[in-house]
Amino acid sequence: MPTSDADASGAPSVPRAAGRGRPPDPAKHAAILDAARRLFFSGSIQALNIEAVARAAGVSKVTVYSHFGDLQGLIRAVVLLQRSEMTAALDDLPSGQLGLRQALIDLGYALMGFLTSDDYVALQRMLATLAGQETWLGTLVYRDGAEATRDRLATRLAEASARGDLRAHDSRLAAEQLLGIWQGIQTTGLLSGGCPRPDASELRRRVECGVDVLLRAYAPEASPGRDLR
Amino acid sequence: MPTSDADASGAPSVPRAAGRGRPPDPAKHAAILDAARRLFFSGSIQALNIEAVARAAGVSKVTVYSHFGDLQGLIRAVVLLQRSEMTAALDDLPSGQLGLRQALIDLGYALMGFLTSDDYVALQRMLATLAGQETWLGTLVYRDGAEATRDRLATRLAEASARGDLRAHDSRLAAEQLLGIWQGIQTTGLLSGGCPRPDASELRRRVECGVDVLLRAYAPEASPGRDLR
DNA sequence: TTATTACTGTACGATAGCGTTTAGTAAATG
DNA sequence: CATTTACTAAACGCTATCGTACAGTAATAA
Repeated sequence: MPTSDADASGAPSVPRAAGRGRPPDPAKHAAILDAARRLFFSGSIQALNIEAVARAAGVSKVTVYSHFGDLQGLIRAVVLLQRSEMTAALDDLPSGQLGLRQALIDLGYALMGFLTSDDYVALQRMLATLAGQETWLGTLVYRDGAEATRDRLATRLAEASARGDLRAHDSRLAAEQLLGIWQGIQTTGLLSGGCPRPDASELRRRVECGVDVLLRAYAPEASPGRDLR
Repeated sequence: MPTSDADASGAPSVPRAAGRGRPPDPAKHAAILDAARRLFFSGSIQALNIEAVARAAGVSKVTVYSHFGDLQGLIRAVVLLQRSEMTAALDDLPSGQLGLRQALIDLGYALMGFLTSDDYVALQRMLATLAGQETWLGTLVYRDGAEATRDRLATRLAEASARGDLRAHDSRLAAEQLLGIWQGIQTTGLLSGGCPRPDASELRRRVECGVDVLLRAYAPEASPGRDLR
């Protein structure tokens, strides 16, 4: 389902011989990336070493080097792959227009499901580990992850404001506040391993109550919205 | 200024000879911890190796081992030290009672200053890196970091509700929502190195607007609070 | 077929870091 | 004083991992 991203597949990483000899096997490339990702997920970045990756991918060590050049290159590729799937997931977020409240709830529920997924947590951990060297990776993921999501949400809030369903002067701020309300201290806890994954009912409560708070705070008139139980 | 914590100074780590021979030098112990922390801060956990620590602390390698037994032990000690300073900082949060709004703003400002500090970010990165092995460290920090802060904030919100200044049925939820509002996607960005430190005015805006959102959402009557600009 | 490139398997050199040992010095107690 | 413990400096063995080299096999284009 990820709209295959040129960056992630690694256009410059692939040997790219154009015409002459034996063509490089894209299956190997994918197998290496998958193995690398799995290895990283089950353990820290420590587990992500070339030999283990080659073994897990059923591929020679030399092939790994010829595809990704370097351990850094492999790590980069893994992060970029995760990023591409991440943005794909964010693009697939629901956008039904059956009432502002329900639309926000649907979106929040899908988003929180994603933010609390093992994949996302793993990516964040990876970035936290890599921050310091490879800064640009963090910037990249942040830009078209968190910021893009905020801005997309802001757009919807602005539309709602234009329709009169809401009175949010600064829609970007409001969007970020909603994102924060949904997350609370949950993502922090997940990242540090301090708390377990929330179950579906917990997520739903978080999302619905969050939407209600925002709607009430930015209600256009003397709050016509339902009472906050 | 941190109320020196027995856990962090490492009661079981120190050789503790009681009476007989040459007493262990607490200055060395502190120097090692400080060096380890500095090393970790300027770089990843990769930079935190015994030899570098010993060199930076002006101490023999063997001394490091005799104090902390192990690299794991040293890392643990660094995390626990950070944690003790962290909780100390959280304990020192303002608690003035000059009106709910101002009290919350003061608290939020202090808290956000802390959450966006290099120290806190470094600790979070460390935990994210360590999550997987050493789970209990993350749990520990999360418990008396984020959770404790949320619960303390919840208590104040509950008091305000009892006074009639607020109508928050679930004060813990409300507290977590406020924490989330304040943070937004800021801490995520800092952790992954995706965005720069916010300046004071940005922080203030974040905090004040956040408080206003919460107060308006949980206003007791037809919002007597000032308008949300 | 031949040239060219991809891939395998194994082996190698180099480095880095851990944790230990040894021999000796420093500081405290009895 | 003797004893005991803390500390230093240097060296050592060990393991893990990186990245490369080599010799051979597989696949494809000219």
